[in-house]
Amino acid sequence: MAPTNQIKPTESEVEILRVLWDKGTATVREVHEVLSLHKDSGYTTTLKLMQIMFEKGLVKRDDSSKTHIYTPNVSKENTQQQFVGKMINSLFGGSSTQLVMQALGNNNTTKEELDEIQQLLNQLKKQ
Amino acid sequence: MAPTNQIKPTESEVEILRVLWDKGTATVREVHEVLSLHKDSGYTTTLKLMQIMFEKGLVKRDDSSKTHIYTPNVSKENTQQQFVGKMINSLFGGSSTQLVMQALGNNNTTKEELDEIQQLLNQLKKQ
DNA sequence: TATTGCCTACGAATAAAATCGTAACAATGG
DNA sequence: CCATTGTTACGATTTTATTCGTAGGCAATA
Repeated sequence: MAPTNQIKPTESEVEILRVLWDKGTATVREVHEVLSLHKDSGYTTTLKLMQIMFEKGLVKRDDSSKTHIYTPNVSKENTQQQFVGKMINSLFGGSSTQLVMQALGNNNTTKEELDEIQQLLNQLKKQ
Repeated sequence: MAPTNQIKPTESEVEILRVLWDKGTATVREVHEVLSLHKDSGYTTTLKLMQIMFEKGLVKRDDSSKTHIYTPNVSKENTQQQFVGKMINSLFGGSSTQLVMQALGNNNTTKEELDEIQQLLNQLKKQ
């Protein structure tokens, strides 16, 4: 099991990571454009956040040209796992099942999705 | 669906709520005892937090005797839903299925739990 | 060349959360 | 009656996260 104790991104940092995961690569301006759609903080705020994220090692960047190009340095999957794990411990008494029940229970899940989960379930049962 | 826009507790507040959910009712000291096992902040910190939670409406309290008695004023289920929903939006592109897959995928789930999930799944499929 | 626009860097202000120290008060026991 | 103990109240400090203003640089262009 990987003991890689990743640093936990803050909420704002997750928003930025989402854009980077989606695009693969982006400049501060590109990230900011996307965030602007739902949020109204200034450009330098996004810049500063991304600089901090660079220092923390959450993102990499290519600064060979004047406009730096950022890429994620933590995977979406690991980050998801990190947050899900934390939540399972803090709110579901360590039981992932409880979380799953809660997530499925209250929600409108399509037949296709249910099938997908069924498949995974079958797989897990085999082992 | 209830549009009751509950206030979102902070991390520390969740820790306190967990104790209250568990015990049903507790004094500041009791809560603090429990928290002390894993955390080392002072008694007045817990007290202050619980006072703030009271102001926010997260807990109720009976102050008829000198030692006040606190009870949760938000349900565990609602709070779980609140956090899960938030996480689904911020990290799973709005897809609860993705969250479920992630939670199940990486974890050691017992046969019993898998069966439990299977049951819920069957139920959902019927509808 | 001077101006304009876009970029980074970075300190500083602001906001939000958590922590603590101290005061005040009541109950208890010597 | 006084000292001790356990409690709340509450302001102040510290820590963490977010936001922004301003300076400096470089490149395109009028």
